[in-house]
Amino acid sequence: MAFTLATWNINSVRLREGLVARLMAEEAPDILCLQECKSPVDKIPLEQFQALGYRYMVARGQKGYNGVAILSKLPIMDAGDRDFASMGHARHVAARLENGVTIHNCYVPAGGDIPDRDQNEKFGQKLDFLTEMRDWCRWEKPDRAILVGDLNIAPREDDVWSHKALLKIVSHTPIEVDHLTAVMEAGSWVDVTRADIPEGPLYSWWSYRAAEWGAADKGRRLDHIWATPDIASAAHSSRILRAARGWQQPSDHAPVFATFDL
DNA sequence: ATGGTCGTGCTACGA
Repeated sequence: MAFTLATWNINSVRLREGLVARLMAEEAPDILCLQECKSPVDKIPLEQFQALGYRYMVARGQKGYNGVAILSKLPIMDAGDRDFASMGHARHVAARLENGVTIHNCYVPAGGDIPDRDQNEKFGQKLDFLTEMRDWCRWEKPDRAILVGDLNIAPREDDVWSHKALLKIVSHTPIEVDHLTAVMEAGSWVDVTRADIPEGPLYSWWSYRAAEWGAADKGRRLDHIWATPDIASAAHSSRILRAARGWQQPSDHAPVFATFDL
């Protein structure tokens, strides 16, 4: 059984219903994981997605903020959620495929502007969220699992447009990278995108504030696809649909894809 | 060049 999976921070699924439908029609991933839906679950426009073949949805939502959804052409079962850092935010949901593979869809807090937990409570919450993800991986010992989402950290030097310029910018500070690495090690997660495409820039996010996002290309790789070692070698054909960042009224994130032959 | 742009839902806040 082979399936293609995509992850995309959509920044309002209701405003960008048409862009989700375009991705479904043109790229047709079997499973599409969305973050920042910014919608209660019952107001996600599911009927249009179902008309495009996405019959199954597992989601968590809240009004105005956060929200994660897994839309699928293949049957999926709800496999629960976690409230890392106990903020009451809809930032994680899991679904299980009929072959036993579990998909975790995550939206890690952005963390505010100042990379210091004493001056910025949001930065502390981001680190705490990652620490609780790490502890959960330690106890859960995931297998046959995929973890995707907007992890809001660009871990490697070549995951940002300038390592030096961003060392003190939230999303690329060493303490964040250390916390993300601890999650990876606790779950033995493999960075599928980097296993597939080892070198060079693979940005998935460009700020709305920067003019000429494409020409300047001051991007970051914030969106990730990980898998446990037992299934990671089945992954291939990783790519980022950069063109979606240039669609009309776009999200500031581009979708990331991988295909698994299982 | 320490600005800049979005979305939500009410004029502030989070990203």
